[in-house]
Amino acid sequence: MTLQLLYGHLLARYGPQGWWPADTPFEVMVGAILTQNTAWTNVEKAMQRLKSGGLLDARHIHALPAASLADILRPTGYFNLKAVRLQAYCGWYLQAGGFEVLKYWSNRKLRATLLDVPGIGPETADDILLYAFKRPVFVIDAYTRRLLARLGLARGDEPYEALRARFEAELDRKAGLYQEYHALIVEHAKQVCRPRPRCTDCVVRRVCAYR
DNA sequence: ACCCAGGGTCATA
DNA sequence: TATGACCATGGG
Repeated sequence: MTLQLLYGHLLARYGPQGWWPADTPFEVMVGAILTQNTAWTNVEKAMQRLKSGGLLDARHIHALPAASLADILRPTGYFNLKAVRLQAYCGWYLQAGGFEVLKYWSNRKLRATLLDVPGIGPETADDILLYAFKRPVFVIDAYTRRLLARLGLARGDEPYEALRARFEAELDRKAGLYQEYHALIVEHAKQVCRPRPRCTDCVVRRVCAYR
């Protein structure tokens, strides 16, 4: 089993995922922060609150009183923390000049400055790089670690950068591929927990038996 | 009642 | 470098 074969099996089983579920790059960024250790259904609630208030843009979010923003973000959990993080992110985003300026930055510069924003760690930074800026950067999350470990492709406790480097070395450097692959891993983790038809292919069955 | 969810930070050793 | 505590709501 290689990373490329694993991708083929997941794609055959679940089909294209079309991630990230968002209308604009900025919405991807907001979602990436709000979904930290949080179920996506809860993120959708908060996102709808921001949209219905006409607040889903960097200026509004940045200018809002922190307590008001926290109240809007309540359904996502960690709402006080995420209010601070989201405002810090918007501060950086606005100061940099917004998406129309940032989209010309190099992968290296974008990633380094994203990681300097408080509350943005490696996974959130890579979510933003891959899904908002469409850069060929692979996102490593807990599901990826577990799946690789169960399939015997890795220990699972390797440093973030080690696993990211491995995906990026073994796969074609294509953002579209990375977008689908990460989405498929997440979808697989969700599906594998509940009853569903068995795979007929033995290798696929192996994939399906583990999360 | 318990567990986990599309993490990150900080203190401690 | 490597654990543990902390942040907190909602669904199973």
